[in-house]
Order: sequence, then structure tokens, then C-alpha cells
Amino acid sequence: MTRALTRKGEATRARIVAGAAAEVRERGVDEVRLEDVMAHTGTSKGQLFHYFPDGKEGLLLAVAQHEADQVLIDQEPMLSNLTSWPAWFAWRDRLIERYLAQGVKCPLNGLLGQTGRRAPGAQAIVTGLMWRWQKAITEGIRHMQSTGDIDPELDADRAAAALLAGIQGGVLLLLSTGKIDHLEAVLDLTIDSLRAGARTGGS
Amino acid sequence: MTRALTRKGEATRARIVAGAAAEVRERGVDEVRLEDVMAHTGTSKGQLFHYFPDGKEGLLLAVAQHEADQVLIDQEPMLSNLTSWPAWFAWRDRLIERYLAQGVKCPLNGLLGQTGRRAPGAQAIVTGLMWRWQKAITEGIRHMQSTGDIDPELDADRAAAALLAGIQGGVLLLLSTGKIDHLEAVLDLTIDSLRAGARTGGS
DNA sequence: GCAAAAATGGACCTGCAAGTCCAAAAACGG
DNA sequence: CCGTTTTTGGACTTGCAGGTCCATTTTTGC
Repeated sequence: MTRALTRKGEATRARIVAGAAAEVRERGVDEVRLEDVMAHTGTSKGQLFHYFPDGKEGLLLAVAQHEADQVLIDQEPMLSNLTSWPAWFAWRDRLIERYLAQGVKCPLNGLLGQTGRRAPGAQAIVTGLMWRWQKAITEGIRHMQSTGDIDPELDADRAAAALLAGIQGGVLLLLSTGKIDHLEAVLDLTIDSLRAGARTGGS
Repeated sequence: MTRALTRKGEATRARIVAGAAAEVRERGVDEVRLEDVMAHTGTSKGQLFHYFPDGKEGLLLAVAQHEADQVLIDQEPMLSNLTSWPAWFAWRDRLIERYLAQGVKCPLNGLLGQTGRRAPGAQAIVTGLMWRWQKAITEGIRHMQSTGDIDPELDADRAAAALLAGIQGGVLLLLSTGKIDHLEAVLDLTIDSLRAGARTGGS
């Protein structure tokens, strides 16, 4: 149907997406010119429009999906196995490590602020990412509740929402201030708070 | 020195900034054309470059400062008087109300993602805003510690950093999902957590 | 009132980057 | 092999938005 890609074509397409993603991280969404992508990936304009008939919009959409997926992949296998406090700490460390390394170059930043307005589809991609992310955290909390490590009275979904928001804000502040402090504070204090409620059963 | 503005000129300049700010909220930073600002404010291109010799960049910088100030002003007088739990709740309510009303139209969004890259000065504006914001929260926590309403052992600055990050993330998620839930969860759970530590003195 | 300075209007220039088009080369399928 | 389809390259078009310029009107200060 929609498929008419040879093996070579498939490879080229993938190369374009990966190269464009790198370019977006480096320069930011609206500073990326198709020319940059062409130079970076060794492709021609004809190819770009061959694989992305909708032009820049379609390309950015593919990049957005690529980057969104990567965000969750980078948190594995921790994110899907928040089944003990050491596991939670390992996840925390991975997040800090990842965003510290990433620094100012943030794909999400572009996704939310800019691509979101342009492509209506990008909005859906971001929402989907947040949804999956929060769901994983919620499951982690529920598991800890089932083992008695977190107060069963706690609204797991609400707590996960707060934690997710904290992480997003922490990353945002990392982008603007260049310091990881906010993200660290959120993770440590929130996890501490989750642990505090359990202990002997609360009230 | 740098002043050569008549009363009329001052008024026109202010009108341009206000109109441009509205336009930025409405369409997003990189979708705003100078032409839009001209139409919206009833000015000509000559005027724009008369009052903002650096062109779009200078105008956006002025808009950024304008919007950043507004963010804090909108939280007054609550933000500067976090001296009792009812005051904290009033602040919470104001935040929810403000951002609920604002919805998807966010000046900060543009500030962070886009203007930040373009104008090096915009980065400073955002950082300054966050700094002032966090300082106000820290002072609120310190005051509550002085009255024994919050555990004096708590690191006030760290807690404020976490709360600020939560708020930022909550707003970010409001922008992408359209729902206020995350912001609400952050505010309620974090304030609850602050209250929990005190009570009878902790350990 | 009058000269100087500021404010205004809008025509014009310019550069850039997205998007179009087609012709040549490579890959595919039988 | 050969016709067909896909892939590739790059010249060309187009539109737009930022920025320049200057002529005209208004305001200012004396």
C-alpha cells in the first residue's frame, strides 16, 4: 500500500530521520534548515521530498516520534521495574545521568514549544509520551504499595502525575539555568516523601 | 542620554510591547510576524524600527521582560506573604486559577524554547524570573519554619527548588495535555508534604 | 511662531529557505 | 538482459518576512 521502499530507500529514510534529529538537538527546531539536514546526512533536496512528501512538517513529525520513543528507551530497564527502593534509586540515577549528559540540547523542548504549534500531530506525540511515562511511574508506585513499601492509601495516579510534572520542570530548569539541582531536588524529595508515608502504616 | 522619548512616543512604545506580547501569547513566538504586530497595534514598520532599532530581536526581548514580570505580579500579594497555611492555599488557588484561565497560551513557553536560543539576553530574563520565584518560595518556607509550621530541619532552598520545578512541569503538561491535573497534584501533594514534617517536631 | 528633534507612514530592497521539477542513475522483477 | 519503478542530484521558482530609507507630519522648547 503505502510501501514502495527498497532496502536502500529504507536506509536512506532512517539516515535522514536520525540526522535531522541530531540537527534538531544541536540547533533547535526552528533553526534547522533543510539544507543543514542535507549536509549532515549527505542527501539531496530531491530525496528529502521523496521520503517526506509533506516537506519539513512531515520530517519533523518523524523526528518527534523518534525522539519521544528514545526518551523512554533511555530509562529502561529501570522504568519498567520500579519494584524495590534500590530500583527506584537506580532509575533516579539514570535520569540524572542522562539529562546531565544531554545538557542544553533537548529534543522535548522543541517538541513542546514549537513543533506542537506547527504540526497538530506533534501534540499527540508529546501527549502520548507523557501518558506512557506517567503510566510506568504509576505502575511502579502500585507495585510498591502491593509490597507495603508505600502507603496503600496513597492515590498512585496522582502521585505519579506530581512526580512526572516535577521531572519535566526539573528538565526545563536544567535547560534554562544549566544546573541539575532542580531535577535532583524533585527526585530525592519526592521519593523520600513516597517512602515516608509507609513505614508503620501512617495514622 | 538614551532618552529621547516624548510622552506620545512612550505611549506608542508601550502599546507596541503590549500588543506584541498579546500576539506572542496567541500565535507563539516564531509565528509572530512584525506585520501582525503592526496590524494589532495600529503602527507602521517605521515606528517598530524607531523604537526597537535591533528589530524583532529587541522587541521580543522587551516582550520577554514584560511577560516575565507579569508572571510574578499575577501571584501577588500571595507569593510574598506565605506566612500561614491559609495563605499558602490562597497562593495555590491563585496559581490554578491563573493557569487555568491562560490555558494553552503561554508566554513562558515561548520564552524558554525559542527566544532563549535566539536572544542570549532572553536566557537571562528567564533565569532571573526563576531565581526570583524560587527565592519568594524559599522565604515562605523559612517563615513557616520560624513559626514551627514546617520542620526546621528541612532544607528550605531545596524544597523550594523542587516545588518550583513541579510548578513549571505542571504548567508544561497543561500546555501539552490541556489538563490542569498535574499542576494541582504537584501543589497539593507538595504542600501536604511540607505540612507533614512539622506537626509535633518529627523525630 | 520657528527651528530642531521626534514620530509616523509606507514604498522598496534583499536574502533566504521551502518547495517544484525533471532528467539521470541505480535497483528491481521477471 | 530489458522494461519498469525507485532513488538520486541539483537547478530553478516563489513567497515571504525582516530590514532599509526617506519624505511627511507632529511635537517640543524657546
